[in-house]
Amino acid sequence: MEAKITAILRKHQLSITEARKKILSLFWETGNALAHGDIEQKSSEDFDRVTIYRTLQTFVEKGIIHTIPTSDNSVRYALCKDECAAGHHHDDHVHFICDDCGTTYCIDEVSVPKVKLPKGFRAVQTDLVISGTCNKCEQ
Amino acid sequence: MEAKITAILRKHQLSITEARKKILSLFWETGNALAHGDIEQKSSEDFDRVTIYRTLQTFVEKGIIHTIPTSDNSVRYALCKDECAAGHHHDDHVHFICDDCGTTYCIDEVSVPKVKLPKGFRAVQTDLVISGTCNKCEQ
DNA sequence: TACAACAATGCAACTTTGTTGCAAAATATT
DNA sequence: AATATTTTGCAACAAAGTTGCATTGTTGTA
Ligand SMILES: [Mn+2]
Ligand SMILES: [Mn+2]
Ligand SMILES: [Zn+2]
Ligand SMILES: [Zn+2]
Repeated sequence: MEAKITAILRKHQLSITEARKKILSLFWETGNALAHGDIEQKSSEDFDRVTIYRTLQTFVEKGIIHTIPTSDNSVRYALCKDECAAGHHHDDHVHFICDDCGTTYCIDEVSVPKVKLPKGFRAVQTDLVISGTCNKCEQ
Repeated sequence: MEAKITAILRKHQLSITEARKKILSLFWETGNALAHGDIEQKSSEDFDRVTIYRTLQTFVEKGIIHTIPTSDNSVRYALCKDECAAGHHHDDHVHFICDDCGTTYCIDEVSVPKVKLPKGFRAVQTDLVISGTCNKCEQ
């Protein structure tokens, strides 16, 4: 586990620090996406708020995590696939946000469909975000 | 114009006030989506910030405007189609955010494709947000 | 039109969220 | 181990969002 974490950091040419290891391991443990606030709750005793902001920003830039847009002013972050690198993300999967429990899932098995845009519009990134009830909250 | 605005408010059983008329007309004039900040800039001399927050919230609840998720912690709002009502939105079109000029478009002519989710996941709302270069910024 | 009932607004005070500069500490490099 | 580089914490700040309440504006009715 620890080895895996440090390997990822090293691969992206980041120095290995306590904050980065802890935040990265949080993503591995939960499996799902995390908002800044989630991370702050789970590590506020260990790190300053500012460090979390900077770490998330660094991880996004390096292609370790990707962002998930939301309609409630709280961007979520989730681990990228191996192929992602600095400046080149390849996370073309659907995201699901549960209205009940708030959990945000990367639905890796469903990829975002290509859509044809009107003349003159050039797409760089496409996000498909679905909200509703997740498989745990559906009884 | 003024007549159209008041008609919309009346239709949704909202009392007709200066703030609501002004904010609603801003959406009609620009045609594109607006963030809270945009509205504040264009009307801060007329209204208090709090009024803008409350007005946008009311408009969303009544089905006059809909939200557009973003990855930069600034939700955008745009006019709904006529069929939208309180609690029931029918805005199944694609949204486009220009990385150059920041303009957010409702691409009405392109509708969001249906996607099949894993067992147990029930979709209530689907948002397809594309970012890139818009037809005005593409030279 | 005038009045009463109701709803919306402004203001103040506050909380939460995000940003920046800089010195201290940690990490990497030699 | 010594030095160079990077990261972190802290403080101070700015921006964004929330809440309660008195005042003002709107609506329906007499
Ligand atoms: Mn994802
Ligand atoms: Mn729209
Ligand atoms: Zn759930
Ligand atoms: Zn543009």
